[in-house]
Amino acid sequence: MDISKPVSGLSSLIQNPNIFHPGLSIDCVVFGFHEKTLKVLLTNYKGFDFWMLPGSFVLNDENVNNAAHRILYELTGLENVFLRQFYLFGDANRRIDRKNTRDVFESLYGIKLDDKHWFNRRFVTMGYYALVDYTKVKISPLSENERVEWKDFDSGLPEYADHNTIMHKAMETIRFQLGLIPVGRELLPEKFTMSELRVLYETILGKPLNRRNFERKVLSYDYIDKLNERLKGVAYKSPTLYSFNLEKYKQAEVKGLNTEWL
Amino acid sequence: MDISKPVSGLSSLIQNPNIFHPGLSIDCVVFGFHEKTLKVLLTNYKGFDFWMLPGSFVLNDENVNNAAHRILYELTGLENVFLRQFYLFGDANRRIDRKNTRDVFESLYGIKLDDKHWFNRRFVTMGYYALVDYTKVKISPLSENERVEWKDFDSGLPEYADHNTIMHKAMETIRFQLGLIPVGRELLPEKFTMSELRVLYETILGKPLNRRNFERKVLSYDYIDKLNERLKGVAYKSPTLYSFNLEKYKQAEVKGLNTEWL
DNA sequence: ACAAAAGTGTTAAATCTACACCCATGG
DNA sequence: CCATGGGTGTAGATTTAACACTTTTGT
Repeated sequence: MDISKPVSGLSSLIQNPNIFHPGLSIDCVVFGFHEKTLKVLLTNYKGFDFWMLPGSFVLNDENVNNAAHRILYELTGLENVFLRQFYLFGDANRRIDRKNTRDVFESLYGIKLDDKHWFNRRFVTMGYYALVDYTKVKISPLSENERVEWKDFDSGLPEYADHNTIMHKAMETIRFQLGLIPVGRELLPEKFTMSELRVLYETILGKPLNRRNFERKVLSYDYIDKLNERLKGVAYKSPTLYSFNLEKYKQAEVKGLNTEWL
Repeated sequence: MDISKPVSGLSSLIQNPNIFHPGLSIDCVVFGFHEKTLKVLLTNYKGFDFWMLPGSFVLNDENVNNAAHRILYELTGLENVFLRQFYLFGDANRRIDRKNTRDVFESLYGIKLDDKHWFNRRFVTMGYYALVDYTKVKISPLSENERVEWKDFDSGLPEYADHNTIMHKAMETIRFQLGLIPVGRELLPEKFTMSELRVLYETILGKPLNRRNFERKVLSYDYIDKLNERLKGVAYKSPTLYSFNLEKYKQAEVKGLNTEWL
């Protein structure tokens, strides 16, 4: 990636808004999985108590998908992240959260935002969801005035504009596409146990799955390797570790994964 | 719908471009099914030989999804069409097809389009696909300078900008989601035969399906009613007609349709 | 009577479901 | 030696897949 420093922070926007696409923004729902819970990366402004989805505007000469990757990279240090468009939020009256943004501008930058400011124009926003390996993320805020944190998905959370709606729509999409995306490969570390994989699916589906049958089914797809290695330090029988076999996964993907409807 | 007359034609754009969103357009891939073939609605300008996907710009005070419905309505007279976003085409250099558009403008409107014209700015386009009942469509062009026709999906077709890519991506999406969307209900007329339904699936999947097993599976979902009626005038045993039962379909939808992965 | 496609039954194989039971580990 | 999950087998029910045979219709 050809990015040296963040261009998405507020300061950059204030200085030269005209380098950005005039009516399109991006919001990312970054999912992680840690200690049996789904996490989401959220940001907020120092001194304020509302949380937001990490997002940004799109540069005039920037491909929209690249913009999303750029944000992800600036935010987590990760490249080649599993990142998908899921919905364009295009309400006629959708825009930056007026009240919150005005407060932040005044407080942090000493700038008064009147209603005709570039910032207050209509923006449609492209929603992206990302699946990342929690253990590999190195959080770094997009600007000196922001914080970034992992938050539990189940806790209400973002109160900025329509970000809560966006986040839940992302979740809905993932649940919907569960048979078609490599959730496990993207959200778990290289090596993982069958239980971890199963709990991940249980969490996303919101229902318990039969341990025995889950294992059988998942292994039948034949793109997961059983390793000659076990997890140590647990207070019971140490479980076998598994890992995704990319080669085999690609083959299965071509054959249609779970698309085998008829 | 609160629309009286088309606002998407070129003339409207030329007169007052500033009522539109400055960098977002919409392109629709409208699918129909007729005589065992998948059809797509395409438009072209009188006197020119390239075809395009029907599309439009989004009004400043218009929800993006509504804009898509508006186009569909203006084009086909249909409301409440099954219409879904499928991809945002966001290349940095994506815009109106310069050459073709310039020619059309000069020839039909006597206007010279220089490179700095509003029209030549960067536009990202939201791709929508629609599934419509071929027999219900009443084609009406968006402007007096356009023609609209049903074209076979398999024939190369649109040669305007990236419209061919868009069309094929739409198809890919439908194939991908085949187990999750009511293709049959949307693309077939009220009453249809089992063969029609099967051929539809075969067409989309591009492979033959076992007649007996297809019927059994489809009926097992239990949202299709067998009617006391047969198709007449065929040169062989007249087939039973079926129709979708919306009530039952909704129930099945809630239960998860084909999402029953684990 | 024939061709063409509809309508239906059957059987073997594959998969799903729901348990049950033993195993290994740290405390 | 116990509690806690891991690992594996199995029997019965259900679903799939592949055929085959019969029926109906217009020509």
